[in-house]
Amino acid sequence: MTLPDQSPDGLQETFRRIIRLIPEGRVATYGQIAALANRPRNARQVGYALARLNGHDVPWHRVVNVRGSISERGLDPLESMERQRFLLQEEGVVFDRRGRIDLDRFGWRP
DNA sequence: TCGGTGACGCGTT
DNA sequence: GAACGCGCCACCG
Repeated sequence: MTLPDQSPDGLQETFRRIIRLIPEGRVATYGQIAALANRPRNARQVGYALARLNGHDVPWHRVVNVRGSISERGLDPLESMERQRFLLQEEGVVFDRRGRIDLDRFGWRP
């Protein structure tokens, strides 16, 4: 699957559009989102776009790092990590004992 | 205009 | 397999 090179609304909007395609109960990695946007080295920009969502309706909790774990962020990393984990568990995503998701089982394969 | 800054990822140790 | 180093590059002040 390959998506628009870039939306006229900007790279951040391109990332948001792709993230909205992730189905419930599945997760995608930052690098995967970047690659789908034809920007294979822009994984950090995906994180940056998520940090600046500002009320955009995007299932941000379905984006995790390449190791299948939740990345730290914000002023209160623990609180936000717990919230993301809770939202994913509600969708049926399973975390192992060390807080990691099996990407073979729950990774999005577009 | 320009440099610091990351919700990252890969290779190496 | 974890910890570490380093390259990456759009954004924003």
